[in-house]
Amino acid sequence: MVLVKKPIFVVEDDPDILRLIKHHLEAAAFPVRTFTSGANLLSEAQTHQPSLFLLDITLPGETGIEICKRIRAKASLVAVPIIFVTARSSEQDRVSGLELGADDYITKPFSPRELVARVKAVLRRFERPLQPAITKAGDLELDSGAMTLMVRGKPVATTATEFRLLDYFMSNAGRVFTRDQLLDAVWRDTVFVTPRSIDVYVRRLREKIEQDSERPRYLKTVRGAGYRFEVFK
Amino acid sequence: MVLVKKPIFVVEDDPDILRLIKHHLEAAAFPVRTFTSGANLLSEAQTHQPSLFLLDITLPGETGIEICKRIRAKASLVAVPIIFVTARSSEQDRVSGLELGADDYITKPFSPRELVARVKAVLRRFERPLQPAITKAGDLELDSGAMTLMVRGKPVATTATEFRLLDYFMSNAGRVFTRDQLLDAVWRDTVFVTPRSIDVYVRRLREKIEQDSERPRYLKTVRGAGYRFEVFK
DNA sequence: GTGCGGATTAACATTCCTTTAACCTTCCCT
DNA sequence: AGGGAAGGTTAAAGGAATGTTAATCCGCAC
Repeated sequence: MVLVKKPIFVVEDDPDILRLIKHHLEAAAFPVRTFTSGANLLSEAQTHQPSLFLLDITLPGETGIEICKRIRAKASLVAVPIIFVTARSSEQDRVSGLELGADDYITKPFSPRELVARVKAVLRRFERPLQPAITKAGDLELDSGAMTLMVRGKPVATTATEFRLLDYFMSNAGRVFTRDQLLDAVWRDTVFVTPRSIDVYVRRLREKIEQDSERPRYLKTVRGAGYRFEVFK
Repeated sequence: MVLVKKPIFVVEDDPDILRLIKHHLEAAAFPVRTFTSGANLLSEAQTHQPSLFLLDITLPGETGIEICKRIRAKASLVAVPIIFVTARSSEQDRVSGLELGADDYITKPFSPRELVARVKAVLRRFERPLQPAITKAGDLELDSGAMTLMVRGKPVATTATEFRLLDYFMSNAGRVFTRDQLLDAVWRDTVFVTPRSIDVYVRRLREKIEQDSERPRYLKTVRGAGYRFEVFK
């Protein structure tokens, strides 16, 4: 099952900033298509369904806000999230941008980390309903719409973070993840969290999903690497 | 005997702050090389490939931004991440710094915790994530995403180091490696390890992958040179 | 304010790798 | 065949990685 990731469309007139944004998004494994104006943006968007628009507000000629209006007018693009990039935290821009249906905004200057974090956050919000609501593995059943977990037919309460972590493990069953990778994928701001926090969450999850948490059958430790969620037979 | 961990290059004119940064990074087990200007930074960087640059923006003479430009102009250093250290609230610095391709910035005054956290976060982003790939050779099957080994259809448990070593051998089948080459390639930013440790690992791998570990068909000894992984027919 | 639940960290316990060293075997050279 | 060098084997110590528990911090509801 090969999944071609839908690209992020970036519109920005400054070639240096454009290159910078492209570089950091690609480093975070997002495909990127760049534009210096809104000229042939819409027609491109028909062929390569974008996952997200990143629009500079202050463009020469057609502004980002005007582009946004055109995007929202297209039925096929109405559901695609939009993030505005604004020169400074001018309250005016922010208001008009958000009123127009932008989903987030980033003020320049921004760190690459912030850029990627916001992009991930917006995509996460929008991709939820597209994913199958129920993930099953062995005798576990995860309903990401209802945020409920069933273990051997019985409902088990989880906290939000426990749920996101288990969801990530189950959606990527069989793969080993390092603690740092898990922090990047599941936590919001990874910077100030010790990787060892993962251990504590793994322990709590084991107590909830394993029959014998001393001998886990789902959540395996891979010493020297991290953890792996495994479906046994 | 083995490669040393790549150092962090720190450029900062204030000797007190420089000492402070050095101290905290070293406490977090990072090797550090300090500079009070960009003078012989580049030539040093040729000899001791740095893992990361930490540049003060406001330096007397050549500024951090100018140093950054010179670093980015060097082909061998273009992929090395850069973190800027800026005085508080100097918005202008942040703009030009990030446009130039810095990967993060820290504003003074910063906590040691924040310093180390950001350094780790940037390094983590630049580490090559382990790509899920399956390597087959003879009746061996190595899944680097799941970190699992199958020998003649049966799963065989390995430690992390055993796995990395076998992975390296299988990815470079047919080539002879000296013990020192293997230590450089497979061992992590290690201290000083006797090449004879390799012998022990080769023995353990033979017990796991060979049908008759006395008469290895995969992991051949090349007397006077080292070892070679060979695929027999 | 007070109490509650979740997130995070710190401290301590435990497991099991890693590395070394000692000794044994094989190979090669003269 | 003898001797030295290189590789094989084994077990033990020491340490690094993980497990576990509890305390603390923080935001939120009452």
